[in-house]
Amino acid sequence: MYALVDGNNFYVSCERVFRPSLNGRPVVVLSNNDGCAIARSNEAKALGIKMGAPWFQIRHLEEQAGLVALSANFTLYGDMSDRMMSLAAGLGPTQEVYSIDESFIGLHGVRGDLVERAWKIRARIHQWTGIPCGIGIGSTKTLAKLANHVAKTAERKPGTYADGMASVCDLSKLRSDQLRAVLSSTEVGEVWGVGRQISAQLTALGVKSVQDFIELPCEVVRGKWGVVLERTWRELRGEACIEVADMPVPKQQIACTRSFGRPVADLAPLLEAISEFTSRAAEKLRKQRHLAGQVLVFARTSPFRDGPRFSKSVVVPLRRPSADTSTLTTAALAGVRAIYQPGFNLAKAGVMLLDLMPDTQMQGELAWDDPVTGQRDRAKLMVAMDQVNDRFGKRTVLLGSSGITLGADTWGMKQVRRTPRYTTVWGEVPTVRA
DNA sequence: TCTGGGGTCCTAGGACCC
DNA sequence: TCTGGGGTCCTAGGACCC
Repeated sequence: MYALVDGNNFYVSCERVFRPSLNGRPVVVLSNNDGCAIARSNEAKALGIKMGAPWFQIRHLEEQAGLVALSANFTLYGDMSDRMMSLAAGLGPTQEVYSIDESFIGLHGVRGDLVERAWKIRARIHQWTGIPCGIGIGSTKTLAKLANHVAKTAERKPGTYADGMASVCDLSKLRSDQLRAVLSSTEVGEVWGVGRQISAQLTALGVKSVQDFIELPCEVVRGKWGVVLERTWRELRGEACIEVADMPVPKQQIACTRSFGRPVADLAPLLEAISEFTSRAAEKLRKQRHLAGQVLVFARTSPFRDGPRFSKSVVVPLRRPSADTSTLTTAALAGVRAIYQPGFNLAKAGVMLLDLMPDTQMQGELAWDDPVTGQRDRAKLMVAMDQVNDRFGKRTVLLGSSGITLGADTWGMKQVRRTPRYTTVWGEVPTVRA
């Protein structure tokens, strides 16, 4: 048996914890550069605002409907997420943190009434963090995910499903006719693993509901869409195919990419941006205790704008795997110089670290010009740099090539509506007035 | 006239997730 | 004027091996 615990409208809920005046109002949280809506309160959803809606297309709702838009405050959301996850972990013996606002809980061996237990955990998360969440329970991960969807829909649109499924929903508790009713009134596109393409293809075949889908013959699913969808199909029928990944799996690639606050045409700001992105990526790499074998750099113009198009990337292999910021940056900057062409308004660029391997597997090498002691000193330098930056804040120590202004007047991010980092920066901790 | 069988590795592209 | 960022897995096809 599995559970999925999922924060409701997570980013918006995080903001509301510290600004209760936002309760009951339509609120959206915007992506980087205040580009588009990436989280919406129920009231914002009710206004018809779609996930990913560009801000300039919905900003008239600010005046017309009292919509509040906030810049993304990922520092806050990450910290709130940690708190929520550690409480959700109390639901069962294993936990897989699946995304910033969701975790799967393995319930094997848990005794007593699961639904009651889930309600308690939900209440505790709400009381201790202020985040409302939905909990879905099912005999497979896919069914738990579906149960979670039912729990949230039942809460938001009463009357969609039979009573008693709002907020906490255990599909395994239903009689077969009740389950059939739920699956028949849920669109197949809501299923975890069925995206836009497959959902359109299924609908074209007359397969609209989850119930329709699980009634398809296995060979048809396998033949037309492959093993991935077959797994989903089996899971929906109660056959567990996907386990809870209790241990976090190391990443196979690490990326840091950004859209620019304004178009970038010159090489200098581009170099600065890439240097900064590489530093960020290298920090993640060291946190994972891995080395990278290759660095990929890309830059491109906006796909939404007219004018000359540009999109290029290059993979720069390293002479030996490294997690050293300056080694990785040197490679990345060489890559940028190789692909850069003047005359384009670049909208976005990024760095990806590829060919990752544990730093314990580093192969020794004869290197007359680069003695092993030098390597060790560099590693110590990186440890020291990470410790200083952890303690005193990002970019306390940085590479000169990243620049000291964060590209404020060139490539830097636009974020005019960001709330304070209430829980992680002393100077921004909220003050309580009597 | 006739042209094997079985592998591996890599890459690009497409689908999905939040 | 203005459209996010970070990942995963699978498949097909080509190069190459014996």
